[in-house]
Amino acid sequence: MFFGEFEYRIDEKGRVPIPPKFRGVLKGGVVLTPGAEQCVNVYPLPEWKNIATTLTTGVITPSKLRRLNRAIFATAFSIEVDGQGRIVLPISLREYAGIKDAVVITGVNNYLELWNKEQWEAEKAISQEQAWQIIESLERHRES
Amino acid sequence: MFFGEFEYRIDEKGRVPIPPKFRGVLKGGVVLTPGAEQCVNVYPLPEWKNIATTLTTGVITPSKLRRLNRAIFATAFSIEVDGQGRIVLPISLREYAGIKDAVVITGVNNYLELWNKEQWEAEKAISQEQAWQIIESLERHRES
DNA sequence: GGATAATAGTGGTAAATAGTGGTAAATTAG
DNA sequence: CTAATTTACCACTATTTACCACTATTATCC
Repeated sequence: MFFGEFEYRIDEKGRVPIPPKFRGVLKGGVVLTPGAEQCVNVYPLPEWKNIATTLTTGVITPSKLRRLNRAIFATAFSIEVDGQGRIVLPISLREYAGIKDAVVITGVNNYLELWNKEQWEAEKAISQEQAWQIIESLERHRES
Repeated sequence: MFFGEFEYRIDEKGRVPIPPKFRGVLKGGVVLTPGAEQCVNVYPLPEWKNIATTLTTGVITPSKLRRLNRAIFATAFSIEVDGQGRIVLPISLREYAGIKDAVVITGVNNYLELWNKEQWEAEKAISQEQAWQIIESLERHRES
């Protein structure tokens, strides 16, 4: 299980460190995909395979399945971890996520997310705002 | 298992590189067929045999089987991989897929697809849109 | 708490490989 | 038999990969 928030700098070769806690699990390589809200998702290989199969099973029409397969498989990168515990972030994903210098890595249960730091701060603010609203509504519910 | 997106240039002899990751699996040769949405499908030889047999078994009438066989086998090419890890793309398939300069190779689970770059960009947009809708519908399903 | 050891973050270098182009031999066709 | 096309092989350069190194921080142990 992944959780926590870590900040690193990407170097001019596109290398990003994996937080030491997770290096053991991810030693065998990771799968990178473009994620929601312009971040990059990092999965352990088995986890990604699970997701891919669960998504593609149950889709009925062949043309939809074909396109779903394209969207899922073609946008994924298989990446190895180097001796220092870093991965090379492909240029296309760097551009997708707008990652140039400061990178934030966040644990999200069964995968990691890579963020441009500024975008992460913005996203975090939104998330916390929404969380407050949810909590408030729950409290109001209890009061009544 | 094939995935990822790779960009190359086809040379004036019609040679297209296989992404290095896949060269090991495809060393023994590949089968090329015209694919859906004006792309070229690339199968490892064993996978192709599987597909061919599953397609041709189960069809009832002999005339339909005959036509199916023609459609499948007449348009297929068995191609070797050269010492540099390239395949020669037959002219008919080049024309079918509109491949002239920039080629995109995509991994789609158990086979590869070759695309004219511009067409791939268009197709990718469509695929991702559809994928997004499917994933959303699945999530809504799970919530209820 | 302080000293020592381990590890993390970061940067750099050299070897290997990838992408690309070309040449010569072989095969096919006319 | 000759010419054209194709196939197999060779070669170069840019990029990437794997490895090494240094400093600062964190952890450990006395």
